[in-house]
Amino acid sequence: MTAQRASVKDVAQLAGVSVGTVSNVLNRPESVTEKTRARVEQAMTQLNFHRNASARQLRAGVSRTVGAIVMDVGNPYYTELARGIEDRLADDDHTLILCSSDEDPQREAQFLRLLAEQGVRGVLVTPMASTMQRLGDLRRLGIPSVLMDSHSTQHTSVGVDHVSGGRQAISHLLGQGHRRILYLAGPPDLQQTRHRLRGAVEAVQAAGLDPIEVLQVVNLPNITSNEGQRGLIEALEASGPTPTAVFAMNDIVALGAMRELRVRGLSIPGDMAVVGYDDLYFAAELMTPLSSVRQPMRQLGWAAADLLLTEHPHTVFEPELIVRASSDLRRT
Amino acid sequence: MTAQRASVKDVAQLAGVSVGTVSNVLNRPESVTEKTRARVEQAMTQLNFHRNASARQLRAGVSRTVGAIVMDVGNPYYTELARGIEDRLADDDHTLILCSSDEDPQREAQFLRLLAEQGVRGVLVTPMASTMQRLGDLRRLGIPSVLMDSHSTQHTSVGVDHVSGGRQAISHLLGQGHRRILYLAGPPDLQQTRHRLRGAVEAVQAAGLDPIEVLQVVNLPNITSNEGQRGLIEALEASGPTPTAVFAMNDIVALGAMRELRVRGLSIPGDMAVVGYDDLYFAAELMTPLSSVRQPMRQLGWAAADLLLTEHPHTVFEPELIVRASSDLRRT
DNA sequence: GGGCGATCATGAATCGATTCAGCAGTTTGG
DNA sequence: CCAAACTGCTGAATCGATTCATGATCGCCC
Repeated sequence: MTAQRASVKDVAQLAGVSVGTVSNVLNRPESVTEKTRARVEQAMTQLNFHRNASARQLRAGVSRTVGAIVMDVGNPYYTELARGIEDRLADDDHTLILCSSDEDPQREAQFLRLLAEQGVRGVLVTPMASTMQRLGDLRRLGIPSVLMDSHSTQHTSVGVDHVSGGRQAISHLLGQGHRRILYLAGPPDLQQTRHRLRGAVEAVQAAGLDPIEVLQVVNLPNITSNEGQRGLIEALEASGPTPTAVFAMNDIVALGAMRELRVRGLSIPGDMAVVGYDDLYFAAELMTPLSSVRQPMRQLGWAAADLLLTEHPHTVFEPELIVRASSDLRRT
Repeated sequence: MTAQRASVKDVAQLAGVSVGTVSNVLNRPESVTEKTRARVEQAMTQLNFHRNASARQLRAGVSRTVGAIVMDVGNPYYTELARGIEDRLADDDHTLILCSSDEDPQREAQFLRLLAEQGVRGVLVTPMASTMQRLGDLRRLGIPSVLMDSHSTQHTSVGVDHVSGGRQAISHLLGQGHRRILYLAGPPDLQQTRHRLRGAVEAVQAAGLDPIEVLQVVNLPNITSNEGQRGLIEALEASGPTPTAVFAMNDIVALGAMRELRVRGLSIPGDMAVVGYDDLYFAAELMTPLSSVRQPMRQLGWAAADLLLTEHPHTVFEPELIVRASSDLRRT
């Protein structure tokens, strides 16, 4: 009951050896006699000994904890990412502090401060516009960071080729005969938003068409299902030619858009085709199965953590478009 | 560039005061002269000072970190829980270490060891059968724990009344005329599984029927969509009366079951009604909108964290059944 | 038996923030 | 004018694990 945490000193005393020996048993077991080691280990279990990570870190100067800041833990995309990270960290006996910035720079700054104080081994971030400078502060403290789902030549990063993703999605829709396509985008300062747009433009140009005429862009302040719904309403009620297809920033946004289409009694993909992004696990099970650009999320997280622990170079993954009924007339 | 982390000593030196004074500025600012404080604070920003959490913890004996172990971070149910926890912790300047046990006792033990070493302020767990003993070990180390989504008289806990949830779901299905209901359950050693079954039995008895005849239980080893599909196949291909309704352990399992129904060309709810659990955000948007028992997940997490930080008593929330087309003939 | 390595074990010093007894200097009260 | 009370600051001691120069012990060979 009363038993407070046992320290190496307690273990040493019980085993009748010095603290140095106990430490050796823990960190260099081969340098200790079989007999002494057994005695020490026995004492450790008897006292229910757990080494104190704080003291350990303080002395060692490095921690066995890694921080990750993602934009929204509520989004399965990011939790899959986290899973990948955690898998890799577990291999090296590290733990993960997972933080959700909620796309709020304030919160992000707060978390970065906390992680810096924790003296984490490194930080993995899905960056927002304002992130980069703060990472500079971290580096000055000797804390390395890796950008996830983003690409930068000045920073180690793992990413998916969003230009390719945008290109695949729009090529597909053009191939389905659509000539007016709504891009329900995220904030313009997100790299993903811009890269996918670039891919979209490329696809339109490759088809010999004019991007200005074909693409209509609505930037959503937040990447949520409600915003997706609102964005679609905005586009439908605007003057000018009505789009016949929607390319959504992600499946959640697509969910909101489809909700509105259903409210209005519009058929998918007859009246309006929809393509999402991320291919979340429920995409295939929706009222209309959703075409989506799949990203290797777990590998991405794994690679990010690996980068931190092993100092490898950049990594870029390739996304893959999964076509389903929401955008394919032949399947309806 | 070269700049390593600055310590209180560095700050003290630059500000021309003693380390004790720097510490006072940080922890008891009112006991320091305006002038000295200003000078110290200036030195701190100049050196980009961040206090070292390891040293702090080592001395203080308590940490500002809390661990949470959930059964599957891939499940939005648990991430919502995590969000609630994080919200509460942020109020008190604590951070969260989020771990996913994947329903693997081995992994859980591993995480508990790590958290113990971290000297976390406390641990929040969605417990499995084998968890309880290990929490005893923690308590002996002076680390409190709170059970989430579970109820125990011997342990602080926050939970949802799963008996009520099971009762509501089955009452609804009985009201729809179903007399043979398949319960796609989790492992029998999960409290949720058992409580919902108890609620189901109560509902059947309240209707004056025989639980043995009405309820058919299939225990799934894992609570995944694939297992849900497999469980439904198993039930359909078994001898005996075929069920006309499915009550699934959660929406993910329901997703798998509905997938199989669709494969077989069975209509929902005409041939087979489906009710899920958790009411995940996509439940309303599925091919057939899914009836589901909603739980106040974020509040649950908030309450769990609050319990840890403030030592309040138990808390039990009430779930609420949301009826949609998947189980309501009138809406089809 | 004395000398020489080799093998293990020792324990003081260290990491950085916090605490607290104690000191110098100032104010108050009789 | 001195004691007492108070203010603001000091700096050594502390938390627990790790490291490493040093010491102890043993075996081995000439």
